[in-house]
Amino acid sequence: MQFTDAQRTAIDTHDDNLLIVACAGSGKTEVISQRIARLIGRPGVQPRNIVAFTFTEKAAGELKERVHTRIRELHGEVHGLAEMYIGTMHGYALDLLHSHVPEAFKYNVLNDVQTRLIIDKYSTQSGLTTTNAIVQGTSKPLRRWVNSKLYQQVMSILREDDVDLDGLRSDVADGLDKYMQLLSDRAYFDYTAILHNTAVLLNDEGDESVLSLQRHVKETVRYVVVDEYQDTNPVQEQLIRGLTRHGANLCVVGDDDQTIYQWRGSAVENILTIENRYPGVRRATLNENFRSSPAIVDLARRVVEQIPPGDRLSKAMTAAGHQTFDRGDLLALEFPDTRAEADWLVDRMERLRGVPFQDREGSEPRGLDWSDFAVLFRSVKADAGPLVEELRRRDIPYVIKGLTKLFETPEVQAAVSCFRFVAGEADEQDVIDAWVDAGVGLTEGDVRAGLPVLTAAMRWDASKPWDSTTLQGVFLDFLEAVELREERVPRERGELVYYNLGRFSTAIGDFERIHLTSEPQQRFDAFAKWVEYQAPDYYEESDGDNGYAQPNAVVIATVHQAKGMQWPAVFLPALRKNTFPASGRGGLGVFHVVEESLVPGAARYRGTEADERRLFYVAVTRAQKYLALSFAPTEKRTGKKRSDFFNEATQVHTVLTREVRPSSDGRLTPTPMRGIPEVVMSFSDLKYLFECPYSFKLRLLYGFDSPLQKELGFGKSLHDVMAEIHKRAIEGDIAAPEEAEDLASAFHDGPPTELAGRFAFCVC
DNA sequence: CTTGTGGTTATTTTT
DNA sequence: TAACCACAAG
Repeated sequence: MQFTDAQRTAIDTHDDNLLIVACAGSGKTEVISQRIARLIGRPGVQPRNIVAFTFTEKAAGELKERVHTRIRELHGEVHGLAEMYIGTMHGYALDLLHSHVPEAFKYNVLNDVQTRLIIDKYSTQSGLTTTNAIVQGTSKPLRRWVNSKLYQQVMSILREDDVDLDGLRSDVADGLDKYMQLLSDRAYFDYTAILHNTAVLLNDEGDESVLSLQRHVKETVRYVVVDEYQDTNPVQEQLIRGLTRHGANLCVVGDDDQTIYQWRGSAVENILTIENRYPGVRRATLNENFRSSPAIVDLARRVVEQIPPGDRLSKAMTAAGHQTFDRGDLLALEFPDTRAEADWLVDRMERLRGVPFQDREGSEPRGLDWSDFAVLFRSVKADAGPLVEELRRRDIPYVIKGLTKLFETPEVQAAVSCFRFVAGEADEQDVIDAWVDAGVGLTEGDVRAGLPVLTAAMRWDASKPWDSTTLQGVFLDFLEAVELREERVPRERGELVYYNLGRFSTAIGDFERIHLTSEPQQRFDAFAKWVEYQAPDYYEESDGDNGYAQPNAVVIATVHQAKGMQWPAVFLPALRKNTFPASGRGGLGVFHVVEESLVPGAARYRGTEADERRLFYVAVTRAQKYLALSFAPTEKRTGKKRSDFFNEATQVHTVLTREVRPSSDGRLTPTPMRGIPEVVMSFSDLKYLFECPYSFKLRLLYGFDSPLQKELGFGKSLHDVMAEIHKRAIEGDIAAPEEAEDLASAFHDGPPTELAGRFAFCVC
């Protein structure tokens, strides 16, 4: 493989700290992989000495795959490869806590939804209702259910950002204390706590567990690699600092121009100032873009060069790939209305279909097909409507995420009706109608067969333990009793219906994990309310690309979702003022709770003009050859004007304002590019797959959750017993078999289960 | 060019 | 419910 000088420098710099500035399409993943593979070849370097971070599990899977391939090419089989960490910071931090802080073993991790449920369930203890928002000088307390999302954001910012905590109003400071206390009392980590606790332990002086953790880091971590460094926020930076403070080498990779998650707290400053904060940082700038044609590279450069130079790292992206520019590739068009715009988009796709395209230098040209076209929106929810309608009308395949709402689908409505029935808010006929109308292949007779399951749930046996009747169990028993089958669902909707019901099952699980401690009657009532008022906001989209299928279909996505991807032809419609760049939003915000002056660089949470520009830059650089920008006014008063970005583009001479139709000579048969889908599976995923392929499908592809008794009743006791034994073992106190019974009962409400006792005995 | 008023609209998403 | 846009008036 041929490398540019900059790539070589990046790959071969091992002893100095390193900043790799990687322009769009510059072969970043390859460079990181090559560098890691070479580190492995250095004398004395073991796989476990290397820690590499990515932001998503998906990115981690891709990087891991590539790194392993390169290592095999360079060194053949290498021992202990599994000990090299390539994954998210959250995953790494959680591992550290689990292996060095005995207490942490019994902690459960809350997802976003569960965190909000906790905040609402314990609205006073969490500090939600004792915290005030200051609106136009008057102070009012935050409200249960209404403001929990806002409160959660505040709690995250306070722990993830460099907030001046001493300057906080007393109600906010108390809120933070209460919230952290609540989490530790109930043995929960929210996502922030995982990072925050780890960062604190890595950087502080302290007790035995701190020392053990720091010793481990000092002895094993020698090379730290951080991908997408421009998207790190202050705690993540603290964590990186903690891992490298004992002399480990740091390599960060990123592109300040592609910072698009600032509303999550990512701070461009991290990458802009890294050379001042770490010693002897060498810089390698990968300017060569191998992805796009010269005209696209030039347009992208113009877009991003409008950002003041002080806010950017200097770089000059150049086109180095094999894509050529032909007049008419770049367009900026106006339409009288959004329907005409959608109509043209689809016309253009039909015209481009079959046009010869070369994926790589020297490869055989193929005809473009549907999956080579991507339409990127600032907001799919707001603007993709007309296009979807048009594609559907012409029967063209497309994939889209985030358009239809999960709780508005008929099958989920039907599922909801079951729980409204149990809570006494609906009658038998409502349930029957809901399921029959949902069109999932059930007759009135089928649904009637399921009703006994629901009536049994209403008359729950008070002598039984509270966790013997679960929402999840009722739901799955009901589906069983009505004999719903994927293949019985008409019009090939089976997969989608199951996917949606699976998402609903996930929602039940989220709710029940938090509310299992409530009496069933109460739990059912609360669930019915939650499903009606809260849940629809939590679980927005329904039909999504679940990552396992790669159909030949037009991609409709937000610019955010498109990061890291590329297509031969990209369309950027709806370039209106107030849409892209987006205008700010009203309502109560975090800065009504936390005074803005306490948060350095607070503006980034709001989103600035420069942030929108970077987002537009990301959008433009997704295109390999064809790029069409378009504008059409909407009915709304704020949707009449053109976006500044659109206007700027029309000034560029390579961008035509009238379409040049692609020549119809030399067309090829449309052939989609064949890709190998990246499937990232954990060990437990594989276990399910081997045990029962269909249960694997239900669980992993559709998200069906298992009833909870095992996990939270008996299973949890076992888990806690093990945690205790593990903790004692670390302290040098090996538990004796006689203690088994005591251990088992100590962690189980009520009498010790025979099995738990026997299990504890075995372990001891 | 600044200020006042009324009408309108509320992104993006990962762990 | 709060804030911002567009337009009109000063």
